[in-house]
Amino acid sequence: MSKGARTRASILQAAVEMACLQGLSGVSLQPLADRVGMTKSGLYAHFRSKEALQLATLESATERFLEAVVAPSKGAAPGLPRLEDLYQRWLAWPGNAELPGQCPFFAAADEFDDSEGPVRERLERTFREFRQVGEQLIASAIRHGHLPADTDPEQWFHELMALRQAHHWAAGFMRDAKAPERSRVGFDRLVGRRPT
Amino acid sequence: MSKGARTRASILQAAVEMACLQGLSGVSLQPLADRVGMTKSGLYAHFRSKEALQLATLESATERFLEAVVAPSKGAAPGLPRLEDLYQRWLAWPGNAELPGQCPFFAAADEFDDSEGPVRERLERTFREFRQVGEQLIASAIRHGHLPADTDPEQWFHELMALRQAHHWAAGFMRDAKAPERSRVGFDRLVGRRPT
DNA sequence: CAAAAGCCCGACCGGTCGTGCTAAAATAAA
DNA sequence: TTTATTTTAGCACGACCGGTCGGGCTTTTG
Repeated sequence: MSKGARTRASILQAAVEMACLQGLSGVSLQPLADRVGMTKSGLYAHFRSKEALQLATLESATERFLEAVVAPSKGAAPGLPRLEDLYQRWLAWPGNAELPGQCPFFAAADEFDDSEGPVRERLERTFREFRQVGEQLIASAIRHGHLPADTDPEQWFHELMALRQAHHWAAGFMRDAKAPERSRVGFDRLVGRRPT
Repeated sequence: MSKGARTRASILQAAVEMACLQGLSGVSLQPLADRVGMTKSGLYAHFRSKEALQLATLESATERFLEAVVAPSKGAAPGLPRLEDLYQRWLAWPGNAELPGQCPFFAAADEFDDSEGPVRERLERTFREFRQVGEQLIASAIRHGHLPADTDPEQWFHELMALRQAHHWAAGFMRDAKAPERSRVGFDRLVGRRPT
């Protein structure tokens, strides 16, 4: 790994951390440069524009998400167990990828919902690809008989997304200590388990 | 209504609109002044700081929310009908208050989840007060026998909030035309209605 | 109808933003 | 070791940010 590639990686590491803490728009050049110990112009040797940096940051965050959430869940048993495993890892993200703060994708979605351009498109693609992963797991759980046969995967995933977003809000903004409990009970309701 | 009060009202009108479109932090002084046809310093005759403006904007948005969502729902029959009425108006907000864009509270929650200070506290209070309203309606629906007796109002409201947030994301960022349908079906599942 | 009060403007401050340039230093290739 | 290339520092730009001040202007009041 050459010097340049190492520097680039350390820049992206810091950028993703900042995106988790302050949102994607909060990754401004001066603080980022300070954090990795260089100057703003040094960053421009690696990213020719702010937009290119944002795209690379999203890309890097997506890779880490796949590593920390999607990939490990393949170790669980097919069907509902794998789905629940994914959900648990998703809830614990980005903490379980050794990243601080909250999920950067949700924060970015709010910042870019009006704007147009490549960054928005990249982010939307990330969401759509993950939705596809989720819906396939749901379909698999149906085939295994773990969920009712008339379950609508799209609707089901929408409600799973709803629970994850409520967790983001409850744990992030409201600082509600009961957020994990709420998320767990919500999942149980979704799969039809009676409340305990 | 004096001149000053009219100007102040028109400023807040524009500020709330901008907050719906670009978030509370997106309400910067120059564009806001342009929008109401004044200069930045003119704004300072009414609000002595950016923070005071943000607080007043939040206050104004809260008033409009109470007028457009909470108050009219009291016309519906007590219990579940009233709860469902509130939910429907909540989904349609801020459109049914003649405001553009998306719910300003959700957007602001993402912007202020790290920060401290009066703005964050005011926003958190708004959420908590509305949660209380919601939980009381849920408790009323339980008493009317519209919901199971062992229903947990706090958990139930959390899941209602989850659906509303997913609607925010699906309709706002993902631009999914099926968002209203998803929200409706989600509510039906929450109240225990079989999918149609 | 005049005086007091409130309102609003234009100019301006220090600071930070993203974006460039040039030149020197560090690295890789010959 | 010399050459070629990449990587970084230093610096400056224009635009925008929130905020300030003094003086005109208009509305309200007595």
